[in-house]
Amino acid sequence: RLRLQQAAIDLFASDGFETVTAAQIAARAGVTERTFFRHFPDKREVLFDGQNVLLAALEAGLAEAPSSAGELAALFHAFRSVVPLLEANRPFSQPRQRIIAANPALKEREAAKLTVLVDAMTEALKARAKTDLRARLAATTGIAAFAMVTTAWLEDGEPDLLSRLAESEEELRSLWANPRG
Amino acid sequence: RLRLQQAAIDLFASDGFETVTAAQIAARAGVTERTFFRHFPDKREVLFDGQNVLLAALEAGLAEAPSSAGELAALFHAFRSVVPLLEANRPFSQPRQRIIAANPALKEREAAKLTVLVDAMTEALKARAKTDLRARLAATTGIAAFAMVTTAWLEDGEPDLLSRLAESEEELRSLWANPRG
DNA sequence: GTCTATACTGAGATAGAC
DNA sequence: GTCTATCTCAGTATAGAC
Repeated sequence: RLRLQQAAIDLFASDGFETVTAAQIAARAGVTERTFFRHFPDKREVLFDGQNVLLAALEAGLAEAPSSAGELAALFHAFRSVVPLLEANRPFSQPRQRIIAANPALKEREAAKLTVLVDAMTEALKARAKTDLRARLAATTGIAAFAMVTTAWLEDGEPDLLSRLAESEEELRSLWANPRG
Repeated sequence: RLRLQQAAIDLFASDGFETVTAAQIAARAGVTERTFFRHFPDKREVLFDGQNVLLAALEAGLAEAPSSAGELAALFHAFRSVVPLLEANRPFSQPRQRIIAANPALKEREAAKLTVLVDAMTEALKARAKTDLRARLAATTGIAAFAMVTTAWLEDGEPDLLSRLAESEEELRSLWANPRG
């Protein structure tokens, strides 16, 4: 529930992830500890619910990319399609980012979520790619660039995510086309 | 300690990761539970000690790659240099692989360890690469290919890891050079 | 919603290496 | 004597079973 997520963000931001107990979060949200674990299978997951939404949005964005587009172009079409979602969540994502960066267990969960994204994009790209390896290669590099861009966008204050995405796509494409640099 | 690692592998393989307690592992190794946690900060880490050794070996292998080599060539030089290490650990790694594949928490830790590898290779490649983004791109794709190859090598029975690495390098290089496929 | 197992932490004590 | 490794004991919080 949203109240639980907001309560978790507030408490983690002020007191740190480890010291805050699930019971404290539940109390602040006006429910019992058991209810917390009914909504989220473990304490970390309360911070990563949005990643599941993002995954669904990326899959939808990828599906609507023109079939003529190559793997990278299709991926960046999907990335652009989720920009409004990311912008709407920015007030929520910025403190979340700081909390995650401060805790190894949370960084671990985030890495796992990224591999889930890569696996999903790999599956979706197999329809476009000639080989499965090629699909996975494109998904891996694309998601890596996407993660770098969105992380930087959350860290500094600049608002223009779309132009950053376009820059990274150009750079990535030129790198891919000119491996000797 | 080695006894703890071997005891953990044996117990996890027969009874599963979750059902086996840290106390059981410690008892089988002839020490107390508290000693287990002094050697390994958490129960999962007893299976991932080898990754730290691999990281050091990859860094050493990368450092001794000729300075004329490009990022990908240098990475694969490092990969080839750790083949003896991987082959020596294969009897240990194969049951380990099965245990990890069967447990989400362990897959999570493995994903985190892979990002540590990527970060380390990225840092080491910055000396060779023109831009930091390029270093990270090469490290991400190279480690992804390395992980795919070694995983497949552990799963089936075939012994020739070096030729598999060479194949993947060729395929990856051609993909990188021909982004339109 | 209640109860319980167990992962993990901290402090203090013992013993051996050097 | 100091340092390090180990054990004992007591405790908390997560997560799962009922």
